[in-house]
Parts: sequence; C-alpha cells; structure tokens
Amino acid sequence: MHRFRRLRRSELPVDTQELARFLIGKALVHDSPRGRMSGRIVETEAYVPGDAAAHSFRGATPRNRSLFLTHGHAYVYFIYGAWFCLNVSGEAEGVGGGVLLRALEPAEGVELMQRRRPGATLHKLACGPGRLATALGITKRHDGLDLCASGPLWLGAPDPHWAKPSIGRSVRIGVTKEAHRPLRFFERGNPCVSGSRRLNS
DNA sequence: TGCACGATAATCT
DNA sequence: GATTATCGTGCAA
Repeated sequence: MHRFRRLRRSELPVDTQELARFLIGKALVHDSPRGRMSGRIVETEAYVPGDAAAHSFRGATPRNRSLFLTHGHAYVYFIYGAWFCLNVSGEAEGVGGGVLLRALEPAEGVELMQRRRPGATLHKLACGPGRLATALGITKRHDGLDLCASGPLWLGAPDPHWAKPSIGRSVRIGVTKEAHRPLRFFERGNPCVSGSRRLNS
C-alpha cells in the first residue's frame, strides 16, 4: 500500500526554517513493537537559533541537549504535565534549533493510533503536537534518536501517490515570545491541520 | 464555531 | 515559586 523510503541526512536542509518548510508533505514513520504507524506531515513550526521562544535559546541543558545534535535527530519534551512533543533538530552539531511536528495525516496503523486516542476521528487523531505524539506512542524514550539512521522512528520521502503540497505560512501557535515571526508552515486545505481558520488561509 | 479555563509536572530561577 | 512550543470540557451564541 504505502511505500516509504528513508530520507538521508544529506537530503535535509541544514537550516531549521528551511527544514520546517521541507518537512511538509514528507512522511513520519514509527515502527513500534505493535506495528507500523505512519502519516503525512501537514504542519510544522521552526524554533531557530537566536529565537527567544526556542528551548535552545539559553544554551544546552540536560533537557534540551538533543536540539544541539546534528540535523535530523529527535528532541522529545514533556509539557503541561501531560503531553509529549516531537521535534527534529535542524542545525549543524553544536548549534541549537528544531522543528516542532504539529500535525499528521494518518496513513498506516490507524487502528493502533485510535487505540491510544479513543474516540478521536481521523482528522483529529494527530492534529496538534501533543495528540501527534500520543497517537504514535512517542515518549521521552525516543529523545535523542537519529531519525536518519536505521531506527524505529524515521523520516520518509513522500509516497509516490501523494500530491505535492501547497504550503501556507503563519505565526506560531501558543508562543508568547517572538510571537510575530511567521515560522509556522502547513499544507493548505488539509483537514488534519490544527489551529484556527484565520491562521490557515 | 469560538472563546475561557483548569489540570498537571518537569525544568529552571 | 513561576513558567510552560497543550488538551479537553463546558458554556454561549
């Protein structure tokens, strides 16, 4: 049905903002013990070097060190006492920056995702960063994983049947610092994108 | 359809 | 002790 090819690190832009745009329309795949879950990435946000809203802004700590790994590594953090969020590091080794994966259009393993998010419709299954991580079963255990290596969590080239996305841009959701910067990217018209209608035009 | 609000814990000051 | 890159519910229209 779906045939995803692993993206090589050399295919990823070495720039957090470019990576955020690049990842729209690509695939995220989790080969979990219970089976494969995958989807099309439809919404991202860039947290770039020098950005006061970025977790990496004040330098490396035990919590955010994964943001300083070379581009293509996972940074997973726990927020509001309840949710995990998945990022992809976006800069060269030693430079802090990352792309928050905010929403996915489910492709494979829909039943597995629904088991983790009972009652959620297909559109709402991975619509939002916390929901995305919950649906795919992503936790702190995945922090620091290389998404370009032969591990369980990886980035895939678009399915051959997928259309090229029309990419929209807006300010980021939920941030108070540097709130004006247009660093959120999304696929126009995709019902799995989170956020208000006004942001998604 | 669109807000307001509380839950909840890791992290940092 | 304050802050937080969220979510689900509840209530109003």
